[in-house]
Amino acid sequence: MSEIPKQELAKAYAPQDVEKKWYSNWEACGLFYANRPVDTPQDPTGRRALDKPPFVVCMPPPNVTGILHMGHALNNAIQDTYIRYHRMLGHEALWMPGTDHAGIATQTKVEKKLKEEGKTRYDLGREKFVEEVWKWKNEHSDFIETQLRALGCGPDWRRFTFTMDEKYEKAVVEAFVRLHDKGLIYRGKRIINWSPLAQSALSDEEVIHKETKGKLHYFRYPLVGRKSDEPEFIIIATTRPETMLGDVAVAVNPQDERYSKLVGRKLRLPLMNREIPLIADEYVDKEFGTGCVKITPAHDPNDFEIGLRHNLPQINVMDTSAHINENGGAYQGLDRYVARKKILVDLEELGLIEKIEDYTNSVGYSERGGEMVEPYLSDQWFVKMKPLAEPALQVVEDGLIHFHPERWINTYRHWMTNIRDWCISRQLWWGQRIPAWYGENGEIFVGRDEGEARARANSAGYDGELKQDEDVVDTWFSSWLWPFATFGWPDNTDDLKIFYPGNLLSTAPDIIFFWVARMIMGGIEFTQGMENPDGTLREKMEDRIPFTDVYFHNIIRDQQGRKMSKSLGNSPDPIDLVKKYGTDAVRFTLLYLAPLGQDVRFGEENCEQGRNFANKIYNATRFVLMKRDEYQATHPEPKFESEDTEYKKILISPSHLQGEGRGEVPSGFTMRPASTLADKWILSRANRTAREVKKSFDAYLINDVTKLLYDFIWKDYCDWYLEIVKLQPESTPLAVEILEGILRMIHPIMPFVTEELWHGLTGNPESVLIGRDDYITADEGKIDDAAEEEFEFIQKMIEAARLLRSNAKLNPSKQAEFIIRLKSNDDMRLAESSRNILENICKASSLVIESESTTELSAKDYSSELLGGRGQVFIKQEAQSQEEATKEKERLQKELERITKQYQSLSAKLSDEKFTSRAPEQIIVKEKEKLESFKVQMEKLGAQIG
RNA sequence: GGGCAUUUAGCUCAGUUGGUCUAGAGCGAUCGCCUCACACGCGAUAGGUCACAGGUUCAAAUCCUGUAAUGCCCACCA
Repeated sequence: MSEIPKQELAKAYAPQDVEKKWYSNWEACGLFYANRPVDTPQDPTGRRALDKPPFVVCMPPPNVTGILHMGHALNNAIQDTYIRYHRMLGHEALWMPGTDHAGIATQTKVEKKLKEEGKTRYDLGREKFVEEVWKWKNEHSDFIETQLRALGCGPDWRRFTFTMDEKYEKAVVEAFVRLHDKGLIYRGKRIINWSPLAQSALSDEEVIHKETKGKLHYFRYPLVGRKSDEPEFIIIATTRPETMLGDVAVAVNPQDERYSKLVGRKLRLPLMNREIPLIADEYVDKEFGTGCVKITPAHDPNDFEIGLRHNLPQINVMDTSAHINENGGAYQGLDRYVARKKILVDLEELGLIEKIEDYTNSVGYSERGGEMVEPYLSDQWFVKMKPLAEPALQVVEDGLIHFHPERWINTYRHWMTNIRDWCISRQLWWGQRIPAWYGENGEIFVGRDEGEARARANSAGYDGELKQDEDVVDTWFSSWLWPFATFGWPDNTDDLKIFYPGNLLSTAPDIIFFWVARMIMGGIEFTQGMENPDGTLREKMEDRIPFTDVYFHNIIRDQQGRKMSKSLGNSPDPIDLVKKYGTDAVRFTLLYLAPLGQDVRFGEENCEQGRNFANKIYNATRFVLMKRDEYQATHPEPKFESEDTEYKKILISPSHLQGEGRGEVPSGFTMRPASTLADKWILSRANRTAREVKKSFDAYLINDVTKLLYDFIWKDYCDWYLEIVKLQPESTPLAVEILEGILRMIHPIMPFVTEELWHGLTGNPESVLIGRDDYITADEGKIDDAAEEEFEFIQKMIEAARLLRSNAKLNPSKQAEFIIRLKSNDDMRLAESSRNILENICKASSLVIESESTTELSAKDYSSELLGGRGQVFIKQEAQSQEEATKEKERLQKELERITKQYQSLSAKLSDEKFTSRAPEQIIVKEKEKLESFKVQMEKLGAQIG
């Protein structure tokens, strides 16, 4: 595009075509590519890549077969904004994209599909099944990418990584072997969380505890060899009756006198007719239930511990699908809940049920499948977490990694100091297979491949058959390698040298344990000894951490405050919103609504604000282009007072960036010398905004950024400055320049509309991109408090005049006579200097600016509005009806009451000796001024009311 | 049971280290305008004892304590 044909510009911004055009252009220009300096010594704008520090964001890889929801839209908008922002700051910005194979989630989906065909994964066998999953994955994986593009996201697509890629799998195996060789991975028989649905172990983090209504059952276990003075039964309480089949003891507290004499005796386990001992263990709470606990080591983690202490057998009574197994006697083959019912019936018949009470307790459910998790005894692989957690906590405590908001450090610290070993084996087929091989007698050999395992076996003196572990690793065991495995770890690649450690990780706080904490541990552990860019080896923590800043964004809820979820169907598809409102609108809205770490209630209509804002910017540009044409028509060879060559380039020579070294281009709002007060004011506001925006960006307060820009662009620039430009054509060049800066400032947030308009404004060819331009840096010298204050007083006069017009029910086009009376000569001079603006914006047929000391104006002829204590604006009234006059009087009366009240409380404060003696001087002076101003206002109002 | 948050206009939320806070914005409501960039707009108006109770201070929406409500996270009480 050479130039937007202004006349044909539609009245409203239509995003669709613009988005399509620019996204493909960005890709064609390689905008998203992050390169090593050696590969491209210069970037397309001529900047020396060698000088550019990297800025790296690793995208939390979405589930490969998933669909992006609003949370993803927000998260990716945040990341894309920061990537674009840093690219404009002159960084080599690298956004690492990819998807996660999501073991359980994906496998479950494919199994569900098979089920519809009446098949199970076992019908296919492992190899065929995994093939099916790959097929499914390939059919669905484009979807995420399409969605990200629709959101305007620009990661470096060349680097797209899938966690099951070959190179990535190599990293997973390497990590496993290294940790194992270091003694940090072990295999053990433990009680783990078993998901009967997935037929797999789960980590503690994958279990969600929910308060669940259930029953507490009291059973009678007969005492064997009972003497006459002894009770017939010991009564135990349980919430899970079916586990009694695996009971191996009953425990009481050693201090409990009720039972102390009986400890060591035998009880008869009903239904199973097994004798089990009564033991004493500190764990038992005397107060709870009957003070007697049945012990089932194979089905409860506490019982497991007790079992170890007392050397009890472990009887597993369930199979992997939570059906009773051969150890369950007559109940074999029954589902756990069916067995529960039957056991209750049978015990009832035997008269062994004491009572059943309603009971609510915390029960674990599978995060994915939603079914009740079964504590289950099995052989699994674990990672020893304590040694990994300690340094990972330290780097956060030491401030090498910053959390935003900071308070998440509490949660992090709590988890890291109470960390438990991580169960990483999953009985799934979809995932990276555990690199362990078993000998015929259960010997274990871990190796990077079968060859290495064989070699290790041989050197251990074993040369029999080797069989690889059937299990795969937890998906998160691959995810925690993401920040470096994507760069080719364990190899010492150039990418890894240059782009690690990264900078920003943005995520919802719900995966702080799953992912964030483990990435920090993984980074510290696995990049030790890798090469730094300067060839030294990574030993210092700051060279090993995966990122420096973690941004915990808010969770998006629906308008009832519920978490958005697929099952509730309350999450709008971000793509639908994009289609309806435009990408920029959705991005802006999400960021505008996203207070750091605070949940946000989101309704689709919120996007209207973003759409309207995009439209506002679009129309402001349309207007400025029009004004520029007008200006150029009357100034064919504009001569500017200073050496503002840059401005000329914008105005006259459209492609001002072509062939220029970037260093010469000033990036603040500095080029135009301001002539009028309004010019000084807008320059000051623009630079102040630029300063605050940068501050907020860098502090990861992104919704502050959006608010600053929204207010500045809409209120200051459009509502005020452009209105003034209509009256001061000589300000047109500055208006153009400010607008150009505005587009650059908001570009990271609203990339499409700004790119389109920037090209219209500058006439740059399509290959010259705003996203490669410099970000606006504030020129502090242009921040002018005095000018801002003066202009604000002009605004106040205008607002007062508007109010008077509105009260007088004047048609906006109708002119009126105004008198402005001011107390100080300075203010009079100020008003006089802005006479043109005042007259025109107020639509004054005449405007008198005079001193207050002039004779009173009759309230009959004029109504007025106060300017604080600095003066008064009068409007000449048409003949007022009685009704109007009364209304006006009421309004003034109300105002008088309000000010009187404030006057009274303030004067009480000022006459209070405690205040005057202790408050700092400047506050007292200020308050006295305020009081004086109230007094003046009261007098004026009194006079007006009559 | 422990921890972390939240409670400000009808709704959704801002309000940095206590004093320009005489508490703001967007939406909604009301009134007036198709003013030659924008009706996805312009101008104006109404609406708040800043959850409650104490305390610190010359001064509290802001700091402290307690209470209540709501949300989230963690925790093996059968």
